[in-house]
Amino acid sequence: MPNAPGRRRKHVTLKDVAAAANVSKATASLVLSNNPRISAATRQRVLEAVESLGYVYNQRAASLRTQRSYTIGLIVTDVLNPYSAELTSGAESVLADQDYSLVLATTDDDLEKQTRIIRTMLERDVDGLILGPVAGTATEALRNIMQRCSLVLTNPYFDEVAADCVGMDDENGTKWAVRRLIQQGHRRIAFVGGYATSSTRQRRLHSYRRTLERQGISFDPTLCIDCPVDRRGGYDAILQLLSMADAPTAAYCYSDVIAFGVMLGLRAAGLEAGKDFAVIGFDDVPEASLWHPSLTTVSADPRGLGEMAAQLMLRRIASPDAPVRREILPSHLVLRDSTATPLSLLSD
Amino acid sequence: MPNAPGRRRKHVTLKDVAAAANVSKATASLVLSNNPRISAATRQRVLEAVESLGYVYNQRAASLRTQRSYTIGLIVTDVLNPYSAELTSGAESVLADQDYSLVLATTDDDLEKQTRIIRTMLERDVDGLILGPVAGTATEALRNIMQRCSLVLTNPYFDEVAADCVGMDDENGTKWAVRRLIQQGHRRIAFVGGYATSSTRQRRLHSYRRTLERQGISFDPTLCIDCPVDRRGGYDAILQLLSMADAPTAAYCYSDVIAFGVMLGLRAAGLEAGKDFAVIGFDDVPEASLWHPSLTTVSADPRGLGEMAAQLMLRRIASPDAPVRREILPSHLVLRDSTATPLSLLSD
DNA sequence: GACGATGGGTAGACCGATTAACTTGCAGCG
DNA sequence: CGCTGCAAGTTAATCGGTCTACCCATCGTC
Repeated sequence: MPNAPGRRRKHVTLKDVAAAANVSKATASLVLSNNPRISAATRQRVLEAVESLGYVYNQRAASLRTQRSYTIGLIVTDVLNPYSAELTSGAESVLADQDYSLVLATTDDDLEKQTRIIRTMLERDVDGLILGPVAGTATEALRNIMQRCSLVLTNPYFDEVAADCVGMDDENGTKWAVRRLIQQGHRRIAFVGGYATSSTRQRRLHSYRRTLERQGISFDPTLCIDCPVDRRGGYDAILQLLSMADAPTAAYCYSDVIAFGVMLGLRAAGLEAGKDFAVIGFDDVPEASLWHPSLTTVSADPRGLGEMAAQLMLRRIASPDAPVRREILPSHLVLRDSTATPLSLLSD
Repeated sequence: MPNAPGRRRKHVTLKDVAAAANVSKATASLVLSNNPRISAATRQRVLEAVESLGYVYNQRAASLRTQRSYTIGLIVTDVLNPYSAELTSGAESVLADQDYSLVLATTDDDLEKQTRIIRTMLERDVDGLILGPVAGTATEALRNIMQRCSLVLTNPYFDEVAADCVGMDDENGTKWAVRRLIQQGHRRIAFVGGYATSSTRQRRLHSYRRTLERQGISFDPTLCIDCPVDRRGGYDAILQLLSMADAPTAAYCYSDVIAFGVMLGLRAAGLEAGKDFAVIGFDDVPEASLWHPSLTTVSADPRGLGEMAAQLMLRRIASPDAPVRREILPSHLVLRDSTATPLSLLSD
């Protein structure tokens, strides 16, 4: 059986290469790291040996010695969520450019699972961890990570921990969105979606509440629905809201995905977003502008956030003692058709 | 500076633990692997030392000896594509359950990038690689991978390579979709989307052509548009098609994402899918049923495909000499509203 | 009392690289 | 000539685990 499917062949190692090229292991190593101490002739011989033996560098073995694995862990809630997907994509592209590998894991917003994953990542000896901690994460756990590798949070609200972080401007984004709805005459404004435990959700919810109250509108908890961050979640939530005696006329959604679900639910209920009901999302994912009606949303560039997180990570690894950076990416409201019609013009 | 952000502390190693517990390194190692040779009393002492020193197991060091990294590489085209995202999610959940880590990388359908990534993965010494090879991938490259780790293809059409693989039933799925459109009276049926180089696209295109020709409809290459696999791609493509002198009345799309773009484009052109134009997608991603109108599509469960790929991988690793498996996941046509109206009833 | 078996533990080679420190040969130079 | 300096390599320790082979004490048994 010359080429059995999963057979793990004995590796060609640097020692083999060295032997074939008639040099020491050290010399072979120096050639591979482009060390100028080795003469062109020798270098040539070694490279030929590498080629003819089909040698593959073993980064894992090297990392044992160098204490650098060129591997970054990325922990997100759920890859299927476009926000996470965009973030992942951004981080991956920046890291891949610098020859770092990305180890991906998902928490499903579950603290216990997050704990397990962090442990695994540390055992895998990643150089750094990019993490959007689930609510309830102990600062102690984060400190513990920082003792072993670099840490970047994609959630800039763990003040007690001196870690780099990037985040959206949830407060202002929310404020502008809710204000807009109020200006259009809405008074019953729902807050839809997000996992109840999510700290990001809590922050937006808080800003939503404050904005309402500052405008003299009292906060009504029955208008705030938490749900999984997918279309189905938004769909179910809006149907529930519409069945209320005193149903809302507008919804500020935790994310665009939720908003899409809400708009689908509206349609199923015979309503149309932007005409009979106002909807605002958060994230400004690419389909927000393509959807029909196009979605008014808080633009927040999750891909840029992933890129920024990766860049902070690379910087941190390069200079471990640099001062902590907390980046809040600016957000702004993008007005589109899902809030086209002010309340005063809505058919009732 | 007691706790500087990126400081890489000296590790607590097994040797330290052993010293603290007054046993040898070997004994400590045996305790951690739950070897019954060690007495309860000693085990206890070691575990206490682990706890009190905050020891973290170093999988990387261990793997050097054991030749097992408990790491699987996953190479997809693009995480943002729901198909890839679903596949990734499925694979991740199965692998995480078995304490394998997932190293993720994207090719953007670029052969040269794929080559680089494969190299990096092999250097990282993954136990296995799950790969949907881009078109033009040399079988030699795949064989080379198989000499170093287990390989599972998410694209079952490399017959010359004896690798495990999973795939959708592109042929039959396409056949049913196209037949359906023909039955409804359509004669000008477009084939929309996918990267021109994609082998999956080529396969579907081929089946599309055969199905047409078997029904006596001649193949028209001007109706076949390739484009990036995102909504924008489908959007632009349909607008181009609609501007033709002899425009199509139906579109069979490379994927649901493309189909969504097509439907958005139709709407922008004042048409509605399922009423003025028939649209069929491929994948049956969750939002296909939520979209308005809901999308007729070839159901293909990309998440299940990811799970299956991971399972094949685990099996291969467990028994390297097991016979090769090629799984074709059945696909079937899910009829929904985007093809509700037969051509005979379409307004013209 | 000799022998084997067995339970509990240890020494040290090993995995595949990196790298500090050392060697050797040769050129330059006052 | 003797010394320095440099170029080109080599030796061997090291990273943090695993694992084979071995040791030693104790106990049962004929």
